[in-house]
Amino acid sequence: MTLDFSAMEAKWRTAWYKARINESNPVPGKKKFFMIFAYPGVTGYLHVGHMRGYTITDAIVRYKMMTGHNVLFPVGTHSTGNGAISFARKVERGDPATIGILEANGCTSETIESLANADGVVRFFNEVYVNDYWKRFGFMSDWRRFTCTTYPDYSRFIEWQMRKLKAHGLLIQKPYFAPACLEHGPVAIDASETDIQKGGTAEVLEYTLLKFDLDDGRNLVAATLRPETVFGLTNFWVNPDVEYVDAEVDGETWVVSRPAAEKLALQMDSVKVLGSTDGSALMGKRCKAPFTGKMIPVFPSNLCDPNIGTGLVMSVPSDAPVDWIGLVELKRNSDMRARYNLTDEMIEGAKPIAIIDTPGWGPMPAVEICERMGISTMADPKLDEATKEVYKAGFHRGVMNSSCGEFSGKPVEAAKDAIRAQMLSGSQAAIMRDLSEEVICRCGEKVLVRKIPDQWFIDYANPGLKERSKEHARTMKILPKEYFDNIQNVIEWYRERACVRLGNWLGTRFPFDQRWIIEAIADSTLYPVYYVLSRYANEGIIKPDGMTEKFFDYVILGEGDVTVVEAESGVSVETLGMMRAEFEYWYPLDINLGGKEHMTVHFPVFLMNHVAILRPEHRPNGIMVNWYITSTGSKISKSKGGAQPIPDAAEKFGVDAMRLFYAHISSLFVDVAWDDEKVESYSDRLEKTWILVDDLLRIGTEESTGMDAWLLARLNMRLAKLHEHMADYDIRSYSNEVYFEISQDIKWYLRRGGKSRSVLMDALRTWIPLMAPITPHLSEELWEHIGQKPFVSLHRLSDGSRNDEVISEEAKEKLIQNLMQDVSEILKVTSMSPTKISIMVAPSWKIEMLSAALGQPKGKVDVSALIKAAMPDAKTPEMKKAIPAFAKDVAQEVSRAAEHDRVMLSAKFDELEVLKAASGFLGEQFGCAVEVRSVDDPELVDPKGRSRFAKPGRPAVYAE
RNA sequence: GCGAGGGUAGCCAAGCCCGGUCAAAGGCGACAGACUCAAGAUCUGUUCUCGUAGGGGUUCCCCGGUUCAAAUCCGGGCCCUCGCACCA
Repeated sequence: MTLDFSAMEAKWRTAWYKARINESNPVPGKKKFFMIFAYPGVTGYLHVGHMRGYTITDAIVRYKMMTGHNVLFPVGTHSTGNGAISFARKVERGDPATIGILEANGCTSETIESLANADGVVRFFNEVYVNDYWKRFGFMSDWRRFTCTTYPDYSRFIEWQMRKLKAHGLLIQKPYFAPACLEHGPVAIDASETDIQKGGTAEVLEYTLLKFDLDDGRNLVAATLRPETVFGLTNFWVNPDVEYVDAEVDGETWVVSRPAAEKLALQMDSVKVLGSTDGSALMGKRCKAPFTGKMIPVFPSNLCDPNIGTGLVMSVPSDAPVDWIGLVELKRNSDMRARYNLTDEMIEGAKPIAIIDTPGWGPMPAVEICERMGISTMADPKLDEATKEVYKAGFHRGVMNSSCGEFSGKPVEAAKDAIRAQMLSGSQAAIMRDLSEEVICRCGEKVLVRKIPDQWFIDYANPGLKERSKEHARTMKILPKEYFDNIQNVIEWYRERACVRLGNWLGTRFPFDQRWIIEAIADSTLYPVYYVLSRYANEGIIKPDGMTEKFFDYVILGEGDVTVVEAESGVSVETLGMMRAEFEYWYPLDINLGGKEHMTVHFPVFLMNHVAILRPEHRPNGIMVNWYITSTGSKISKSKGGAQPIPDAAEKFGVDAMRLFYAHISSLFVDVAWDDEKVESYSDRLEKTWILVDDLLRIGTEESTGMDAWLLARLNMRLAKLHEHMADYDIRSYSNEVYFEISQDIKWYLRRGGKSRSVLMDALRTWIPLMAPITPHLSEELWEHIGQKPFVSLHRLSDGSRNDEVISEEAKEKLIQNLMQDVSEILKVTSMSPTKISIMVAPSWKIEMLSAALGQPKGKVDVSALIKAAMPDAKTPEMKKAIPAFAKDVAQEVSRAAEHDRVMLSAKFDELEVLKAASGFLGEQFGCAVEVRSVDDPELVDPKGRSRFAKPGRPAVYAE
């Protein structure tokens, strides 16, 4: 039989939403549970990997719903930034990859046309996410509350948030250096290259500019990342073929390349180009080094790139392979020397000077590595590698040597900062920021680092805010626990964060300066609050215009005069009171679940914004992080459009199979590869489950057996365990019990001869609802199939227990299972086909001794007391010998036993009776006669003396 | 570089926080058997290694340490992921 999962899913999701069991309204006095997943950015189709976190959220929410909670699980999307804009642009210019993805997802040409503008993209994908993904997966989400960060009402909320941050003194302004396109303002540089055409791996480097005095009053300005090597200077490099400019900077005249002057103009207040200087005209001149005052000559080098740094370079041949080889080449090149009147003496004077002691290296690492790698020309491609190696070793492990004055003996890393600071304060140096590689904006213009003098920041460096946030984090349920620990550090390291930007972005205008748009993190961290209110805006009960500062103050903070708010907002006092009560009812948020990429940005800011703005009792209760579903090692990339469209996967595998895959494939806290076969096997598992349930409906009779109590006890135990797992939101262990362990229990029950219809029905009524959090559609279908009324989703799960009776029932079957294992082992090893198996239950004195040992204090078993107690009953010399040996044995076993073992060992039941009752079953299993007797039984036949092995819980066996 | 996480049997993956229930859950795969005309599905068993009696040996990346006892704790090493802030 093949189940039509697709039809089953459609049937139930339609029924749920029609009955509106997904909608959440406050029920005063009823426990609430409020959970969200971090909403996705609207940047295109999502892929099957994204559904992992969403599904886990739904499973937890459904579980909570079935354990007596009123749940709130709202969803939304994040459209701020330029994801939608760049998507629209790609559509507009007919980018084949983008169009291909859209077509593969079944878009018509009209639809594609509508995606050529950002609003269309947002509208379209909002529909896709809600309908094709979340509803398709049967989420118990209250769709009335859907919101999107570019909705006008949402914007009002964000404006309010910024006002509150300002009121708390957490908005500050200071200069900022951002990569920017001259045309489009600041751009994001990241590997996915959403803002840019080229250069996604570029970094902003901070060069130190060192000023070298020429005798005519001008400064040659070299850019370096290693200012501490100033002690090893031997000469200066200038490209003789480049035209440099004289630029006026703060009353000084700097010689730099033309591109450098342009860059500086973006970063410093007054940079004016006065004239130009030919590189060749500088050859052979001498200049005075900063800090050391040493006079050094200018030599020619074609390696000075006018586009890197200032286009001028200081030469430290001891530690820079390029500088060393430059000198070597210059020495060889007599033409060049003649052209610029450079004497041999001058070149000789530029001998490398040792300045850094690096373990494992000689005094001149640059010279050393060039020899070792056989580098002798500038054209050698190995030069790059040599530079990296020397720099890495010198910078991280080196120590400034005795020729470095007051810095002698300092580690290079520390010396660098100290020297730089001194030179900056003595205005012998300046700072210039530049990108490590060329970055080109989407528009084709070059991206440069630009000073923004009045950038707004949220002051996450604020010590009080940090302290309160860290303190609160310690009280939260944060999973995995590694992150619970680490979030402390993340908050500690947090600096101020730029919160608005200029340029063409989607987002909310900054209320204090309309030129700015609030950036994408700042508007997506306090938003769980807004889900409480979004419904009122969506239903038109309040208009965006009515959502004033006072409105939010009243509803969220409980501040202000409600009649004033009524007048401002156009909402009646009564409705305002409802909103306020609703906020108080749902808040705080119980769990925010998001992918691991949020650990260093979203979650800490989410927490800090709550702490900064809301009252202490409304701070969030929990954070959960999920790792990724990957595709054969690499992330299933969103930008590649997803390996397979989610609706296609849902059709192919079934939603429930996918849900079970996400839940069971591994811990939430590791990456897992998407694997079609695995998903299919979960689909098989669901079919098997269906078949088993269906069979159970047929096979029951009125007859009850000794197994009935066992199955019910077992289920009770499982229930108790399941709830324990869910206390830690351990969905994986939960699904393992439900889909694998419980079905094993039921099969064992049947195998052992259990057949009671009423017990089986009881079992099904317990089991099927347990599936509802993970595979809700199948669960509903089965529930209906066994004749129950919908919805199982609203059924209350029972609690389960592990009382003595449960334990003793479990122990009885464990005895039989262990015995079967022993017998199998014996038969396997001896490869015999027995005609009869004798089971010999431990003699009563052993049983008494065990219970005496268990009665003694834990970890302190008194062996001699055990022996003394047993000796009076010893009738034979064999027994006299056996008593001390067994006593030692028991003492050891009992004192080593973990809690679980002790409980099982202590279980009270009559082994002989249990085994006698099972002898028929055992005989069937092994295909021979099975005789069960106590060792105490005078009629016991024991030709090989096996009975001495009998222990409580482990009878002796003799096969013949 | 800074920070975080990880390396477990053929594969995936639990266990590690809180040492003894661990030759190590569960799944997948493989093998054998049952059912069946047969295949598939299903069920049962086996799946480090040796063993004609329920036992022994060697394992949880490597080296060392703590302990009566280590996959689990501590130190060192090798290798792999991931995050690093205006992409959310």
